[in-house]
Amino acid sequence: MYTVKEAAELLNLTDHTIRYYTDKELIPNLKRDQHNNRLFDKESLNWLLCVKHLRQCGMSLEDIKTYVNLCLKGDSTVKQRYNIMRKQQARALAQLEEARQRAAYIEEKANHYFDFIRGKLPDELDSEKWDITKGACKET
Amino acid sequence: MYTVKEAAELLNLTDHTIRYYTDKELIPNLKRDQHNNRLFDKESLNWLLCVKHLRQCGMSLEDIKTYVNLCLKGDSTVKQRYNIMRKQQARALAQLEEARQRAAYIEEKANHYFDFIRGKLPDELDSEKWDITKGACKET
DNA sequence: TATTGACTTCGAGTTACTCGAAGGTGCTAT
DNA sequence: ATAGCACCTTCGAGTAACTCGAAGTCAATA
Repeated sequence: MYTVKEAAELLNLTDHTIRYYTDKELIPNLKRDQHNNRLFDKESLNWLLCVKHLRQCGMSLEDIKTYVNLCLKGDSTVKQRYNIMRKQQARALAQLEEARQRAAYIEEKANHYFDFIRGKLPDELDSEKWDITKGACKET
Repeated sequence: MYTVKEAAELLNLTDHTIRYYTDKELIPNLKRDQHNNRLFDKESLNWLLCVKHLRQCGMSLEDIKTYVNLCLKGDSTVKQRYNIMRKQQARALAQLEEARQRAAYIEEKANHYFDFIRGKLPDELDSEKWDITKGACKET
């Protein structure tokens, strides 16, 4: 059993965010202790993880709630849930690709700055992709 | 030279968002035609791409503006820019890893639903990671 | 006993969009 | 030429998802 704070650390969310999620009833069967403090068991943590992943796919909390409710309705909704997940999978894969490009872009920039600091002149560097910062470095 | 809409398509942003960015002066040297319509040349597109990537790293627009201003200040700020980029690179790499995990998580869920629909019984499935939806499938 | 610290609820504030109204401009079709 | 259409513009209001802080409860420790 975990407190809000522990759950937050475990899942790398803020405690505010977790409370926000529970208040929106995104975590079914949330337990409380005798002082009304939220308690997260393994199942609750799994729900949190699920919400986190779906949220990061870009799903709205409203749509996530719909999904959670489908889950609670039982086996009759598996097909709907399947469709939702396949859609989110597509988004997740697109995001993965974007994340790759982003990391590559930023690495290149950082490396460029590094080279520049090490004394390479701008014209020794591959110019094409750099014309942003040509403008930038030269105070256009 | 591209219009707002074309730039939006090219970069997969909404035109609203692009106007928002330009209004916040995140795109230096933005050109206008004789009717005051925004025009994006290659450099503007590069700035947009840069803003987009940094934004997706989780940088606030305010911090991005600071970075852009550093760029405009010229070579004396390269070290600061380098530090910023290395920080963002770390975030980008963390995000990449998260994106991987997310994609894997969601794929597994989708596949599980698929198996279920194809007639596999719940108890034939690997149980451990699935206890969320055990609760879910069984209308707990 | 007093302080510390983690929890609670609640409500206001913030960021980054997101949307739509109201209006201008230019192109084409009747 | 004039009507319609598809763009663009600015501006201001609305929204989602946090994000923060105040005020209060409770239990354990010094």
